[in-house]
Amino acid sequence: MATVSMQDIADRLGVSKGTVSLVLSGKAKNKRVSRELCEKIVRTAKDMDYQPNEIARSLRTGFTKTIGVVVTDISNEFFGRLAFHIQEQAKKYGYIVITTNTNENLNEFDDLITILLNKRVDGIIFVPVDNGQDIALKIFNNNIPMVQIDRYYPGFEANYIGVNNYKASAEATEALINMKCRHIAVICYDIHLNALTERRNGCIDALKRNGLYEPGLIINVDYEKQEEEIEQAIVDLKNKPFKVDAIFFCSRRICITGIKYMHRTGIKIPDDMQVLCFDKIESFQIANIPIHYIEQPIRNMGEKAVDMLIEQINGSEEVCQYVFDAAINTVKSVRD
Amino acid sequence: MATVSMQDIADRLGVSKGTVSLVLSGKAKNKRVSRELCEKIVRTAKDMDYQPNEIARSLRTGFTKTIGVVVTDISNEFFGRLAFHIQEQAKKYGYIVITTNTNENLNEFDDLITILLNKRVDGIIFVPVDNGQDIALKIFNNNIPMVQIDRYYPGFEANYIGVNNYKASAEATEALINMKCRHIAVICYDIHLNALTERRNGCIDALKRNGLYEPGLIINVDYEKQEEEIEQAIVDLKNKPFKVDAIFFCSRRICITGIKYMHRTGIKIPDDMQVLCFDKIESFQIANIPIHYIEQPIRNMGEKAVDMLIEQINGSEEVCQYVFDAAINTVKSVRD
DNA sequence: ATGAAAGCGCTAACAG
DNA sequence: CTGTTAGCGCTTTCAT
Repeated sequence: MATVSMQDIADRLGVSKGTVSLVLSGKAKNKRVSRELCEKIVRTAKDMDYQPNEIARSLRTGFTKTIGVVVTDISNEFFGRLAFHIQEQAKKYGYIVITTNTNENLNEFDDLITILLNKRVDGIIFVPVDNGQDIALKIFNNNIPMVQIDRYYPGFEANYIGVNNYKASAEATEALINMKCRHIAVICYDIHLNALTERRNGCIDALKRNGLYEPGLIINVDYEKQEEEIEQAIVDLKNKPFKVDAIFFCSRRICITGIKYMHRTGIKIPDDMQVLCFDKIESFQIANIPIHYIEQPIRNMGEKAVDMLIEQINGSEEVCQYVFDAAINTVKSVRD
Repeated sequence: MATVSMQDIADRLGVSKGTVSLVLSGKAKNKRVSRELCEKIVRTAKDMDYQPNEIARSLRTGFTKTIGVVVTDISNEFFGRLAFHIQEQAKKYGYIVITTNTNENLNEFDDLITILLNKRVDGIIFVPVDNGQDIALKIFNNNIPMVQIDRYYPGFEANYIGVNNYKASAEATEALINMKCRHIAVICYDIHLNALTERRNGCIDALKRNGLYEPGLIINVDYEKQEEEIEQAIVDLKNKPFKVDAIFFCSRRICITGIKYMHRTGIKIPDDMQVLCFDKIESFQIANIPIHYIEQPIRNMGEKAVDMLIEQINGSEEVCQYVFDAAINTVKSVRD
């Protein structure tokens, strides 16, 4: 079952492998190869079950038809859906995707980018990691097209796909205020990248505009120690001398953990506190409680990121920042 | 910013690229290259910011240090977690992962396997698609190591990692019966692969043993049309002339959709009907209802699949089928 | 219309 | 100890 090469089929037919290549890669339509030889080559290739060696082709052409995707954690529903749509869209263009996870870790980010670069991917779509600007610069220095997704490095001249975090957060906060919430808490990751800071600030500014801002209710947790820190935060909020009316969880994982501890500490949703989550969770559908959430157009984001990247791979030079609007929704409990 | 090759650094130092290769790939420790030349080469490589071209290396060595992973749908929490653990484990061995989705579609499965084979991946971990045995055979014919995960093709001599679906389903059903459930329904995909048939049969056999089997309560839905068919199933179950005590949802997606429609049709969980789900859902934690679920050791499965694959890549010939036990659990509502 | 040959960047014999 | 050389399988230019 030795793998058959173009040379093998050329030998069998007594022609040169150059001709075989021409025919098999579809470049013979310039009528430069006779119709019958064409057919004979194609038939023989099929007979011998020829499978092109993409590695050799890549070495020769300089293109791998592969894109690298670097997310935080593919098992996270948000990134899983994003990766799915990126993969499906890439498929349409004939590209394949190498997916990797940083776990928000700078060293992993560095390693992964180096590996992808050495594998000579044609482009990279990545979720920036805090303080990783120099690493992203390596991609730029290698002249590899890239698009930042979900977050961006300020002052870094590169493509970006994201949502209007600030606006969505501010509007959702206003909505809570309209529902008579007066003491609103925020739980967010201690990450200094726009996606998170904008969510935090959108909320804070809305609170300030309404004279409701209380610094003590803005809580930042460490990504690595989120479980314990969120638990602590929930307990603290419950024990405030005043009633906290709502909590804004800045990401889906924070929200799931947060709600879990709200249940454990006996906080009733929504009677004791309301919940606002940045990101829709598929199984909100099964939760029997009303939850307000901000929904990002994940599919559009993923597809657009690929479109943008492919354009650059095909030579486009223009850098663009594409910001989608997020939607504000509420899942109702069956009691309503 | 032209990319620098071994030749470039050889030229700069006036040595041959063969020596450079020897040093840079760490094979100079046989003391065959002088200590000082070694250091000079390493230093120069760093100075010139040399990055090895893995494509060229792959062409020459025949190894790509890449494994292909074919799942149903990466945005599905189960496969997302599985892919995550596969990727993290592969990372430990220095392998990178190309992830792709079949969406349970045979043609897509075929295309993806062909692409992975042409990309010369060193091994493939895949979730079998119904009727895709001939496609899996292609991998075998190319002498590429593989491991089937989650499901297997009967009679196909290949590695397999999965869980004891039959046993877990039977035991969970017995547990429902012990809770006085008398009319138990099953909603499952109409897929003829072990993972699904075993779940269905485990439940059916447990019911038979207890004289509770009713064929009319075993419902199979089409993957493509699951949304509508599950809705219909829930309505039908509600309208049975007797009270259905529990529903066994054979997969997480079916369960989420099912519970959604239970809410919509006003079925109270657990008072009207109990719910048993094959697979744990992260956000069961936020659902304020008691749900019984079967939890697969996803991390162990993913890691073991990689271990097994790497062993084969490294020359092992033995085929093995590794079956984990799944755990049976219950999330309680805060009311309990 | 087809063949011959160079070369992508690397590794691995084999020389010296 | 280090250099030379021959490919890996493919594309592509240049001859014929």
